[in-house]
Amino acid sequence: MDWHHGTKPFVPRPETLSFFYNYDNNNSYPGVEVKQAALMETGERSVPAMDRGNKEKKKRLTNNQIELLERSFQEEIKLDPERKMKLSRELGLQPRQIAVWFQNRRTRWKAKQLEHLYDMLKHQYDVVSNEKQKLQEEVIKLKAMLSKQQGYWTQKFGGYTEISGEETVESTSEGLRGKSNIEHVADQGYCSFAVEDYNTTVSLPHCHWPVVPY
DNA sequence: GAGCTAACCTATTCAATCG
DNA sequence: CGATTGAATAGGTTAGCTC
Repeated sequence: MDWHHGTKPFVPRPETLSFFYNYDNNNSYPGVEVKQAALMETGERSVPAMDRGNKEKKKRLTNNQIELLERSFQEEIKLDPERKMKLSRELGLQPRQIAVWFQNRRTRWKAKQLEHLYDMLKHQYDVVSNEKQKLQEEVIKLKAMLSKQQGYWTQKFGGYTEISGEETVESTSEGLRGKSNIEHVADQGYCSFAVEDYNTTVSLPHCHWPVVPY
């Protein structure tokens, strides 16, 4: 999935930002309530501190921290470096923790959006499905009426009738045009949707219904 | 165009918390 | 105590920059 589509293009800062991704073992953020899962450089590769001898415990963020992060997330779903540093200072968390929180939050947000989208589409499907069911029942009724009428004309004029089935249906149920179109559309139409922007709430899927000639 | 880098993603792990 | 939640990690992708 292309999450960059429709969003502002990513513009990296000219200076290195690698420090965002490396925890400070010297604890340059005093008062930090969450233990840092420091990446400790070994001979081969970075190994998370928690996987090593000095069992760092994961700690949850405080309510205040989450509240501020949440407010910031509501303002803007993506995190620019300046905001990351500002939040880092305000909350006493490592910039990396801010980035991780935003990443996880976006994941949760996306899951929720998909859930809502599923509910909406299911609802729409149910509506169209019911409509189709009603129309099918009406078609059966009309067909019964038609054969009854045809029987009458056959009896009266001896086997020939000018009234075609189509004409009878058309003239018998004026309001049906629209409805039968719905049935038609239900078979041939399609909907498309796109999560265009992180900051836009997902609207109803945009439906491209085929134009049905009258 | 290749290589580097930073930011982002999904999938996963695992400690903390809940029922 | 098993299920759920969420902080953190791993590894992959994308896009801008430099040479």
